[in-house]
Amino acid sequence: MEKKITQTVIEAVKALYGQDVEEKQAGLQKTRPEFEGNLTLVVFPFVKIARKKPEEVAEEIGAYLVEHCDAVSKYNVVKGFLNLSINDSSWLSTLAAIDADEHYGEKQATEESPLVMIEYSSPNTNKPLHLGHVRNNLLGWSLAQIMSANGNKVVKTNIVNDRGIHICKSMLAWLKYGNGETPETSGKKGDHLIGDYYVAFDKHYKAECDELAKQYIAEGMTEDAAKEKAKQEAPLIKEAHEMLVKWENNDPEVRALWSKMNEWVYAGFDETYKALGVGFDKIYYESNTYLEGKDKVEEGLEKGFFYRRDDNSVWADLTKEGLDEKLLLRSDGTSVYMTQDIGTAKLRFQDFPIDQMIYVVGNEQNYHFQVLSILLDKLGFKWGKDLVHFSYGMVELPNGKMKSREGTVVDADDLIATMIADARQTSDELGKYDDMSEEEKQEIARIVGMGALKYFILKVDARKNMLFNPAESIDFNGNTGPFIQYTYARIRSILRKAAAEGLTPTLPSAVEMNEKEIALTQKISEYGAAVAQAGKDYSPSGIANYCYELTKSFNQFYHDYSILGADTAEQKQLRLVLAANVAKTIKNGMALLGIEVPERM
RNA sequence: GGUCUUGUAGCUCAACUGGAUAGAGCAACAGCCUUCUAAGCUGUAGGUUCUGGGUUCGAGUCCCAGCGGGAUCACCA
Repeated sequence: MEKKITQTVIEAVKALYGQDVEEKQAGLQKTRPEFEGNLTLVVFPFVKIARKKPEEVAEEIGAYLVEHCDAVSKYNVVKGFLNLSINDSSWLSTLAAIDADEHYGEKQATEESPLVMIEYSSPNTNKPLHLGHVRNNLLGWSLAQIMSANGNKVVKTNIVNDRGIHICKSMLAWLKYGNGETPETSGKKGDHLIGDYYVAFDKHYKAECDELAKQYIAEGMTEDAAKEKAKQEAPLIKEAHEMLVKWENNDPEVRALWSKMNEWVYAGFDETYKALGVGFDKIYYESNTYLEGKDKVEEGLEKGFFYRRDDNSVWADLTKEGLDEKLLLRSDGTSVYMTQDIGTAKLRFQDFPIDQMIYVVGNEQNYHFQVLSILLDKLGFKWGKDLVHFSYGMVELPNGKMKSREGTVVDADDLIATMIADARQTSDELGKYDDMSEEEKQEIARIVGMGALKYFILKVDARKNMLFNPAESIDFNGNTGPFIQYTYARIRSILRKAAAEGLTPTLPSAVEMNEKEIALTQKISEYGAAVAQAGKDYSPSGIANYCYELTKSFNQFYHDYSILGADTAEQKQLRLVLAANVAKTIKNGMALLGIEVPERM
């Protein structure tokens, strides 16, 4: 409908002033509630063409639209704003179109659709997931749903950082202080168990450093130099490095231990992923990929993109692009982070015909991805130039950043458990579902608790740092996930009652609509635009805000008008259809955020 | 210091990409459960959108300068 009006506007300008205008300039926006009308055209872009006052232009276009466009019943002009009123039958057919489509406003992928790969999560295997990872995982999953709803084929991927010095630290500590403890014998989740040994390593290592530093100072070194040397010379860190060398040389014992401990961690991660409701189509492990990429670098070297220094290290000179020089291979020939990312890119492209690549990685790596994009482009990856670094801000605590060393991390599993327990407590206090079984109650608490957590994180613009206050925790009132879920549950309840009366929501062929009914129809119809915009901006927060607005509109409607107690049968049917489609849209929108909705709560 | 990013109510966040009088939720105060679920609804109060210029019919949004947060500039990942 909106498109048709826009077309007619373009026609009108052509007919009245003899000029072609672009669709963008003839775009409509929603009329502000304080003015009469549903859609508004801003006519300022046309006044130059018309050589007339804005009011006159608006009048002329308005008159043209009423005459040539069935949907427009009347208009009014305020300064340069042309407010259009849409007639009931057009709204009714809009609603009919929405009602007919289970996934109104979303696009299905076809054979020809571009393939988008989204990398997210990418954990290290030496410690459990924390709140920062939660933000990453929720954003990544939601982004995948949004890209998919915009008609893309989506492959969700995860690159697990399963090798390196940090793993060796945990392994070493486990050997030294562990007494053969396993997840089974300790009752700990595997990732937490390994994380504890990582912390244990750090504790002992620090103690060694302090002792050594004292010794060096006694021998006459300055404090800074002593500390620096102690860090290098501590027996524990040396042992860890030896272990890493053994790992790289495929030492069977080290490899066996490594596999065993990683398995524990993966089992732990899987639980957390499951609780978060996220998953992957393809998981890559750095232990398999970290040697890849070297030949790509060699290839670039041959083609003259890169150069070799006297010490045998390989570099890319990006000063022409306004960046620095970047190391790609160390002088001993081993690869660095950048080389590995080139390698994974190569493997991924072998596995999938990628058209677009999205990396969900924190904003501290902005520079890295700027460089990666240029390098991949030079090396001939067609999607390299336009790769998207979906960069998100840090989660901060009231007294600063999360620091694992200072013990100020918010653990993901703890947080999830707390949210669910809080949801449970709230609903027990409200006493709404005393008739339910324990399992049902717990399931609702899970949906609501997770909904609160997810919405809280996803409603914020991803680029921005966000604040999380553990003491105040997460609200269940106001602009929250539970508020939206609650509205959904109430609508479902109404629809159940209607069904019990033998009513199936069916749209009447003609009915008079009041202002609020029109507003609600309009709000629902905006879902498609919200999805499209979110796809363009890579913006889960856009969907979250839309869901909130829709919910708020419905709640006001719910408060002002009775649905089951409507005056006429037609009106009742209209409102039931409206309610059903609000519920549907909430459900679909929340699904794009990875948030479930309960039938009751 | 260079580059990137951010600055909106006491607090946490919006504002459909340049449109009309900048909106919500917390917190505060005043109301609404005999009526489809009160995790709700209504009202009051709260703003020089960091500062100063510029671009134009119009700027929280774009450009320039400054000030304040954050990130990054490793033969770490």
